[in-house]
Amino acid sequence: MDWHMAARSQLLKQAPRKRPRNDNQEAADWVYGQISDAILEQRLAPGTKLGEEQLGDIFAVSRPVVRRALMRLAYDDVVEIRPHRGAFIASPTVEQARQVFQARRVVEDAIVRACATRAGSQDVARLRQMVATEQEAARAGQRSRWVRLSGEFHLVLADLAGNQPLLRFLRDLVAQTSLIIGLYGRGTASACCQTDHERIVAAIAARNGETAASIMRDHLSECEAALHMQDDREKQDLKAIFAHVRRSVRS
Amino acid sequence: MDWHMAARSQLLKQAPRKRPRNDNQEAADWVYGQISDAILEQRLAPGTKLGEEQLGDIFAVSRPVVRRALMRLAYDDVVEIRPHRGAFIASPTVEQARQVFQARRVVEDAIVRACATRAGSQDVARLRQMVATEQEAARAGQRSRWVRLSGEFHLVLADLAGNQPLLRFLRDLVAQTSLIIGLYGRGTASACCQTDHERIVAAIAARNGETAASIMRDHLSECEAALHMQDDREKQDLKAIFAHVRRSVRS
DNA sequence: GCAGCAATAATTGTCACCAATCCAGCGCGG
DNA sequence: CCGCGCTGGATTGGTGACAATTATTGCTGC
Repeated sequence: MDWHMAARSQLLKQAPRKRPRNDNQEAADWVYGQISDAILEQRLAPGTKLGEEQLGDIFAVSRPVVRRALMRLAYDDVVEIRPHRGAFIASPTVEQARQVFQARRVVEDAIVRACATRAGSQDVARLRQMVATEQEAARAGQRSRWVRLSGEFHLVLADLAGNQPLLRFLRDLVAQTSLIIGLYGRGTASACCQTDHERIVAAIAARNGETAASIMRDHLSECEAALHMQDDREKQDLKAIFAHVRRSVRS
Repeated sequence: MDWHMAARSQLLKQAPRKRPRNDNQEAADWVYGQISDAILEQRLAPGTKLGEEQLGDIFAVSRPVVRRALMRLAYDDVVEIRPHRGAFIASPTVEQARQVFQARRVVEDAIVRACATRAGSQDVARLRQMVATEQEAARAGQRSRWVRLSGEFHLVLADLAGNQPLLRFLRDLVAQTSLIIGLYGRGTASACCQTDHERIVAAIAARNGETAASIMRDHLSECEAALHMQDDREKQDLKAIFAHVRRSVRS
């Protein structure tokens, strides 16, 4: 329960972790963080409806608070608000998924270069510890925890780069990546590229920004290639899923 | 009044340009766009207080609508909402300004490379027309219009790159750049680097992404170097302004 | 004459009610 | 028997008013 608080840096804890007592000003940020964490841990599948009253009952907050949190999430493109329809977890299309990975390659290339220049010895130690924790979770088969730690590793790198706009941007991209993996990542997608993070940390520790950037780009491309991208979702899905029971429909 | 509608692309017009008739769902976006445009044209100076009721009277909308617009602007880091204090136009510090330019170098480097690959002949023609309009505004001394067109040129490039997350990110960065220029750009800051945009378009037309990226990086660095960065603002301002009457303060 | 304090006033933040809109079930016509 | 229009229920969106908090200003005491 407290493993992430030690790993999380100062810049990363924008969402409060424990429920504020009486201040509803921060309650919206709290709900935002809770839903965001659920998305990052893939506990919320794309397409899930997020009813306002329902969430209000769950978190024991009023509806306007839920409303503000949903608006922020919609601005991050992780939930889609359709007018008079409600809020749903976003379902990125294949094209959007490719653009997200492209943007991540651009941003994280620069991030690891900056890390190779700026990272000190204790920063490298922290990165090594994160990688160890992540591999431990992967070995233990704790999928949701591994997914969360994997994304957090990239965010810690962005934090070390020391550029706040890039960090904020990458935070949105990581959240969308979680949705993309949940949509298109079947089976072995989680087992891929296990040692890449370790190699990136090694390159950063060696102050070799070029190598680190190269590994990072390949790492993201491999993660993208490991997905089963097929854009015939949305309404083809139901027909494909229930194709084998077509015989028993009526009569 | 209609020059920007022709130049603006499909992806760029997320904010409605004319007042919606009866749908308050879009009214918040309209107020958001109005304030955003005012910031881009530097009609709103950093530190200006944005009262909710005041804005509600100006735009003839209710206060929650203004509230939503201010929240979106705060999420873009162009306005700063202090609890129970109100909303103010953000005043980026020197460190934040440097990070914004650094992020722009990272993002726009990739954007012009993509433009050099993807841009067609009519895209190049559109870029040339934008540069011509911009230079015309610069010669005519229309500062606010030139500032707006200069930022819009970069956004059109991002639109041509065809990556929606990068476009959204650059939109925020451009808005913050307007604030930074308004804060630290004295005198000749607007006259600098006039032909850079033209050279970038030429490199894109020649399909030379490497050259275009190099010019873009230098262009942004020159714009950053042309600013007079001094972080003794905020409360030093008043003391500096009234420094010459210091003799009459006390005995 | 100046520092500290308290009361006021303005502004923000929040909540409860009301209207508008969209999905589901149902009756009717073809 | 199936498709279609209609109405009912539920959920969302908006507006209004109330409570909480803070900056300002005037006052009192030293």
